[in-house]
Amino acid sequence: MQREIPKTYDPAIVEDKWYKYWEDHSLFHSEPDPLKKSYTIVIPPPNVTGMLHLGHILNNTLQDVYIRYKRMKGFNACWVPGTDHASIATESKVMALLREQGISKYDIGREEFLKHCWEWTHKYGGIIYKQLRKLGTSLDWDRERFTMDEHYYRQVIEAFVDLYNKGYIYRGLRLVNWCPASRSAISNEEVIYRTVKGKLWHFRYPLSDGSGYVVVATTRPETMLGDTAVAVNPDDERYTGLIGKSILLPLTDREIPIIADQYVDKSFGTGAVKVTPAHDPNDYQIAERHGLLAINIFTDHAFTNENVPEQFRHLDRFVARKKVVEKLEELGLVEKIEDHTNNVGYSQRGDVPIEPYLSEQWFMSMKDLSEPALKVVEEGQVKFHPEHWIKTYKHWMTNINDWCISRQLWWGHRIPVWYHNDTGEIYCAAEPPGDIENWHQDEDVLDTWASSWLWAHAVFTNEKDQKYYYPTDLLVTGPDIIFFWVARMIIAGMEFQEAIPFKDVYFTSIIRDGQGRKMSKSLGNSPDPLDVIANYGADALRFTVNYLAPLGQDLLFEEEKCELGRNFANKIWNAGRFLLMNAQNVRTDKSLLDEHVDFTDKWIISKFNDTLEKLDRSLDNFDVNGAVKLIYSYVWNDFCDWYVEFTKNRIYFGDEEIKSAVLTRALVLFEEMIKMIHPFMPFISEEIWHVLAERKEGDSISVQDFPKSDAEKIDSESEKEMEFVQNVVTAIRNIRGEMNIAPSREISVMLKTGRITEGQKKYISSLVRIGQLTAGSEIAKPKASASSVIKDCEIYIPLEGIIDLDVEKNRLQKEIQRLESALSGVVKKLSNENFVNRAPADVIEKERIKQADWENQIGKLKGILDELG
RNA sequence: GGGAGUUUAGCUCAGCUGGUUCAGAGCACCUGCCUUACAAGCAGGGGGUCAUUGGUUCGAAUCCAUUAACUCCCA
Repeated sequence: MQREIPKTYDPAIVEDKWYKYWEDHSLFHSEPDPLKKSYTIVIPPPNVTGMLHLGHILNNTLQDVYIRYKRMKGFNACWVPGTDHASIATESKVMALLREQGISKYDIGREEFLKHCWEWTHKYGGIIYKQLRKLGTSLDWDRERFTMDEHYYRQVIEAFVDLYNKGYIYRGLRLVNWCPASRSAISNEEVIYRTVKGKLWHFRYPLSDGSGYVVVATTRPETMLGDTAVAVNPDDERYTGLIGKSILLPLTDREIPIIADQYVDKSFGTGAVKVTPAHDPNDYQIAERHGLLAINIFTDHAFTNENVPEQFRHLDRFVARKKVVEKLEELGLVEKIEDHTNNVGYSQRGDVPIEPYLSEQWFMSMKDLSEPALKVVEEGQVKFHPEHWIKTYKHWMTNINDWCISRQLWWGHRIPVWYHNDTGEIYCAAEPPGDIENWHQDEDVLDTWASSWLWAHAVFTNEKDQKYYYPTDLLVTGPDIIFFWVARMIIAGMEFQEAIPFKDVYFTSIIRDGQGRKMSKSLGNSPDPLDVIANYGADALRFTVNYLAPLGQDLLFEEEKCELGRNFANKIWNAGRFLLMNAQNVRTDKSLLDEHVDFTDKWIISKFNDTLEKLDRSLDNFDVNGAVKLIYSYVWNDFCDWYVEFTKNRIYFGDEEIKSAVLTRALVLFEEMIKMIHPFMPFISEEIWHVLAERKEGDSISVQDFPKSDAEKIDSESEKEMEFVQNVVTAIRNIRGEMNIAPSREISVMLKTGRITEGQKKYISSLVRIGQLTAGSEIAKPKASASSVIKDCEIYIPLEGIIDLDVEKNRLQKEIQRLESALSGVVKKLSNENFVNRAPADVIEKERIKQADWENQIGKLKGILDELG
């Protein structure tokens, strides 16, 4: 306690030290313990080679708040870290790296390529874990998991085999969403729609019989090379005569029929549409109904293939488009070109327009699998916060489509299916067939989500752990992956564990920049969290993000906003600094805790217990934002602004005995407060906790008991006493401010009241620099004085010589006006017969009291004003 | 086209099941202060028809409906 305490808090010298200490002492490691209740969270696994961004900050801070809070509440808290292999993202990065060396993955083959993937993973794999440590996350590092770990891999494969055997997984030739950039199929959920300004081309398709032509409109001219029909609506009179006739498809030598199908929208374009079954999902369905051919005109990276006429071959689809239009223009077959806006599906990963593409893929039939998962959410076994996400979940689950789970990639869980070289027979098992030489394995890997959907249980690698920790308690994630991950994890939990994977799901805010724009690399509006931590400290960042994040709404973040958290940390620091500096050479013994207690002590204890009670409730309701605001307001407004100020009187002017008692109590209250803060600001609270007293090696605030709210300590009597003091002090300060009385100038104050105690007088005097304070019910107002009237008390400040009468009159008039407008509302209410007859008695009583109080105050103020002339 | 969300002070947002001096907080702004914890601070102050219109009610920022604007998701 002898050491110098710096004037400002410097997180940089504190944070790394304590993180190392926590790790060195394994403070966050959890083992099953039948005597304790578990509280478990599994981290949403970030991309193994990814970097921490602000979304992670919010997400992981929230998880850490809960895990630390529950740990201090006596739970066996277990937070499992891990990463996923991010099949497409990783593979495309490795491919890009190899491309720089002039190598393609097809040159070196699967095994060699996977070596590069592992190398990449090992090289960049640990980064995000280091970053999470910077944030102060209390993860159980002994439980690090990776979706490509041997144990995990095995579980993914076994899940596939199991579902295959149950008939949920099947293979088929389907039109799928194809990403030409990664040359792989992707699922519906990985397609994002963008509004794109394009063109609508109107082409003339000549009739075979030479009797004229039909005009079709299209947004994708190049696909005409794969047209196998022209379709019109059967009810469209313009075309009734043409149905059954045929078209000579321009640029090709093919003749295609004109068919009628209800799907065709009469009002779109000309009402006649070209049908390209192999490259449009709707056309594919038309083709199925009419038995049309599907001609695939593209390669797997969306270049035209052998199925188009020679002159159009081997062209990128957009080059082909240009050329097709040119040729048709030459032939005079372009009727017109209009501007047109439509929604184009893009590949989320590849960031190129997806190509509907006919190919052989593996699918998971979802209808039956999803039913139990829907039920547990509807019944509230799994709760969503905010609740309204249930609707979105329900909507998706009831309209669920089969899931395309195969990817034409190498980095991932290879599909455990072998085909017989001769017979083509399919063999699906976790282990390859015995006579492996006669078989070849499916080339594809599984969608990454088809591995991470097992996350909630597969991270527990033995039965004992799984039994103890599963179902987990809380999942914290962004609403953007509600379908990708949350829904599927519930499905997997119900299917493989016959139990829900987690009890509560907290959907976080989405972080945007100050102008509400999405964070993106290209805009450069996404600050690096590590820079923010370096500038403001992890605690400040954590606190700020929680302070700014309203549940269920976007969070508008700017780095400078972290000043809020930094200033708050500094405030805490200095409150501690004040107490410790004054406690030097003072006996602070816990036995003094209940000595010399006055109403200010009772008041702060009351406030603290009230805050704790509300805090528990907020956290139980997943209102972290509310919890943070409670803490802020208690620490700053109650503890620092009032309580610490009150202690000064007794510290500076009290005898040794009083001083000891006051500081002992203040320090204990401060320590309890620090514990309350700890889940939100782990570093500074740990640092202060160690400054407060000599601790045993290995001991930590993170494993202390969280302060418990005691309803008996909530004391309305002392709160009332306090309210009076605060009102008087504020009124006097107001006069000082408005009358421009220098703070250094001592003033006399007279309080006309019958209810003041000596204690209250003492504190009022010391808080507003009063030379002489007189109080009593018989006080008479001195002539030249500034005045204020509050409930039960008139305040006079004699200001002979310096009072500016106009300023004073103005002040009083303003106050009268304010009260009168408030009063008129009450009067109106009370003079309404319906109100008096129908409103509950206690409400009426309250209004009557208000009326009396205000009338009283107004009367007094008016009297004072009159006297001033 | 279907669904969800939002609209309260200059900005970002609280305001739970209608009635507590209900119209609030932080930031920004204005005024005065380097008062022996903190200028990353202290004290005081100005500023809002609670998006629109209508309804329910003794009473509406709060409940219902309507209109408008913005955001997101799904097809």
